[in-house]
Amino acid sequence: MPKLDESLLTGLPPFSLLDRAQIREILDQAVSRRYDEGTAIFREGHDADRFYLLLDGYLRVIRSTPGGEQIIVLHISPGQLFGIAPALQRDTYPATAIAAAESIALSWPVRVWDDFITRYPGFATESYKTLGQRLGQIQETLTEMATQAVEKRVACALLRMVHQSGRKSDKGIEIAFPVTRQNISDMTGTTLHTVSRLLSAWQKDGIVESTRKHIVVTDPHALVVLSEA
Amino acid sequence: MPKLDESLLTGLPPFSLLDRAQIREILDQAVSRRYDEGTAIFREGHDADRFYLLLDGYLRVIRSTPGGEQIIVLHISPGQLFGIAPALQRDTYPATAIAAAESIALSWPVRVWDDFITRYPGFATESYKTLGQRLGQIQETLTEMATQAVEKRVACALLRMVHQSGRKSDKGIEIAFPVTRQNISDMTGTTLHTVSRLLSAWQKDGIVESTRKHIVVTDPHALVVLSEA
DNA sequence: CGCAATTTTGATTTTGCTCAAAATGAGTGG
DNA sequence: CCACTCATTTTGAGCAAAATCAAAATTGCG
Repeated sequence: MPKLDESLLTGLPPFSLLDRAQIREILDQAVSRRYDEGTAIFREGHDADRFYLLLDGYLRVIRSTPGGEQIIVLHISPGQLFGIAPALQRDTYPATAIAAAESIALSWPVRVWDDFITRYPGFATESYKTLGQRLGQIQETLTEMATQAVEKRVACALLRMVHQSGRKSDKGIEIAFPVTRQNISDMTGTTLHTVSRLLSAWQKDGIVESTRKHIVVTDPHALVVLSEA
Repeated sequence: MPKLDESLLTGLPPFSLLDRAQIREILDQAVSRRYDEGTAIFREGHDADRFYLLLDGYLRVIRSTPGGEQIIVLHISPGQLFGIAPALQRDTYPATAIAAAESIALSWPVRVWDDFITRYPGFATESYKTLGQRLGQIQETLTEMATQAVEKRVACALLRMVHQSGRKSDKGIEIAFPVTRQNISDMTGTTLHTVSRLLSAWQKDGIVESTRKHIVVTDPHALVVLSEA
């Protein structure tokens, strides 16, 4: 394997306080791997033997029920740590991570976690900050799921994806990874049918434009209004 | 204020590895306070200036929506740390804590958190373990909310309370703190009407017995069956 | 081109909410 | 001790949102 370039980590929050030599040390212990769209990086309940950093692509973090249904708990964007079970003293992963688009991630064996925490200033702080943000996000989603009607939930889900991965296109803001109606229904606890109907209606109103697995929000403000109505 | 007795903390997970002198140190920095039923210990969005340990009673952790609705995210039992925003590098509390029954809690200023983490072996580990368990619980609730029908969600909510605080009585297992129909609907994202109807039906079937603010599960197994149906 | 995955749409059914009102119980103050 | 008030609980009726059932249409890919 070729040596990984130090610029990969420079400036990323968990490593921003470190010097070149420290980043070198960290990279030398890392394994880099590519994941095709749809591939699992790790699965719920499995042995948490590594922790990860997403370099490129997008992930879905999902949980499944005994009944075979699944829900998407959150998405991971480039630069974020994930699978950090060791930070919480867990020995199995609490959810499954799936590549939503072709992705590249670094990973380290959990046994170096404590080392990272003690040796590298800022690493612990940033990791726990990430965790705190994620806990907050999940609580937010839970509250939304418990109190809001389907239409608002779907609007919120779209807005979350836009905020996390939106990039300008000529028509509006497009979501940077493939998303199906089924995916959106897994994020919002509804059915693909209902999502399809909502998107069709919004398209007619000029709020979104979508082709298969690809969504552009043409009127974000209108969507915000819907999400708060 | 009288000195707090060392036996209060002895054996509790976050402090189980510590000797008498260390526990003394910790207690000498603590403030103990009683909270009447219904009182807020801290509120969502407020300055996270202290962290807490529940000595006695039960708490509800709630989040409110702009629309005035609220949901109960989880319950806290005696012996648990709570309000540990500093562990996640947050400077405001992400939720509100309300005494579900008369309660007593110790608290410390956040500035001693880092001290506790570095000076007292096992404290960090246990705190993060608590956090991990809580994250898992919330994910569980989210999944349930997104995929299960109201009847199952209410059955699960009852079972969770039974597991966390159940104590044997002559009739069955009783939930150790006051709970209203409204409370249960806030845990499950439904209405008090629906909860009332469910409890009435279950009472007729001999599964529960309830008076105002007080619930006894007389046939826990039947409830488990309902929660998995 | 044919296939499989995704999306759309219509019809029907069901769940659980809203609206409405009454019953019950617990605590308070006279 | 009793009357009164307020919170909690129960129950009924009607309705609406969204699920389910059922096809068909579309699209991208091999």
